[in-house]
Amino acid sequence: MAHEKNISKAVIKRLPRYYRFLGELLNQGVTRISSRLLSEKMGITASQIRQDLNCFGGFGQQGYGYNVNVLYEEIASILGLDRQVDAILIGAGNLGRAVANHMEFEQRGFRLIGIFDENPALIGQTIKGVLVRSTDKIEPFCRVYHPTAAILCIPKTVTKEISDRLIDAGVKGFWNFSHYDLALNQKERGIVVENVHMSDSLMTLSYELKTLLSEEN
Amino acid sequence: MAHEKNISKAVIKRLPRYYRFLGELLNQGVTRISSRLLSEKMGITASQIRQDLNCFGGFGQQGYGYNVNVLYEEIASILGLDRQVDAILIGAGNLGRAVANHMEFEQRGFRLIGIFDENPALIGQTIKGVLVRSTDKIEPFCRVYHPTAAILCIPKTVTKEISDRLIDAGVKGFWNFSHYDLALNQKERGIVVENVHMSDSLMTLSYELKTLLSEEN
DNA sequence: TAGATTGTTAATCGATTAACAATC
DNA sequence: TAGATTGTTAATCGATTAACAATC
Repeated sequence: MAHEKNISKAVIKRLPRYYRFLGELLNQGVTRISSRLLSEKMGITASQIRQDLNCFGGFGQQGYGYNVNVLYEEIASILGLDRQVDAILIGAGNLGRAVANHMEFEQRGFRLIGIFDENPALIGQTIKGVLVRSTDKIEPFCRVYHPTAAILCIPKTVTKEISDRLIDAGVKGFWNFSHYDLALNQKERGIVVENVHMSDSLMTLSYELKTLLSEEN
Repeated sequence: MAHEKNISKAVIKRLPRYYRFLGELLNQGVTRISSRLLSEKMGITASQIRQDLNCFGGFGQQGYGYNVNVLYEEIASILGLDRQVDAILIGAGNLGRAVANHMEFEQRGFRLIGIFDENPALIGQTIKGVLVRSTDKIEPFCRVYHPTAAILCIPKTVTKEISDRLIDAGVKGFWNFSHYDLALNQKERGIVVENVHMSDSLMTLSYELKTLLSEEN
């Protein structure tokens, strides 16, 4: 809403973090906050916060600061958390089950409407109130329910094949936990992908520990 | 090794990704690669690849390209994947079990030596060959085995308390999956933290889908 | 040697920080 | 009004890209 200048990629990447911190403040009953105070909490400069928040409309007030609730709602709206998009989960192994149970989809702009797996032992079970179906049933399911997004918790060997099938079935967005890098050039096909590489983060920790431990000598 | 100029933060953040792509090439039996070819595979410019790889020593050869295996080993060494650091997992719920089973710690610079949970139903069980102990046993365990890193798959309400106990017990690095932002200022205490906010990535996908779908009109 | 491809410098671009006038 | 704090411009910093000489 409001004026919406150009929101840079760097700002977009920070929005979820702002959203989390503002939510935390709301929980604590804080109704207004200055850029300086928020900067202390988040560990970024007040200058950057003002620059960032000003990208999408003048929600601050000189001499007062920002209204936490207004800002929170505005960021939710920019991120699209104020609507829900239908999503299906492919792969109900350890990781898939953890994601299904752990993630608050409804508060993140999604609704989990189907789960699919190859393992006969899982098919017919229910996870978070959602029936686990055979992967054979992906296409007929999509013809009826038209999910917009898919969460991939499957081995990298089958990611290419499954994602191609899903794209054919009309899926537009992927949250990909498999180790296969779903190609970025999907963008040209009108597909968006968020690859989650948990092991990248573990390797970064390894690097940081290495650096830390060698500094200590 | 070699000359090691200053490796910038931006480069460090890309190293795990380089490492994954080079590993993939090795699997395919590729022994040499040019910056141009790698740039096509990874979706970044050849210029950036040369700039990046040159930060840590002249591993390329004019007219030839890069030796995939040499580069792979070099990045592993920079990230510290060529040694193993002892780690414990706190929280053996859905997410903890998924992380324990799913993650190849040994190939990422870590060795999982202990798992802790509060749930009596889990204590005494074994996950990936590692015994689940009561969280009461964290301190005595640490006195004997001195783990360097801890993986936190626990509710955000207990993260502060547990992490303080672990720091007192000598833990230096955290891989934190709880929704609590382990403070960055830990760095001053000689502690490193990698926070994994899976929901941030889901919110980013929500934003990208919103943008994509609104463009289509 | 000729062709390929790096290493490296210089130019560009974008993001962060500093500063302060505007204004609540 | 005086004090606080934003909005916004200008300055700085760092990262990316382009270009080409060096060299395998």
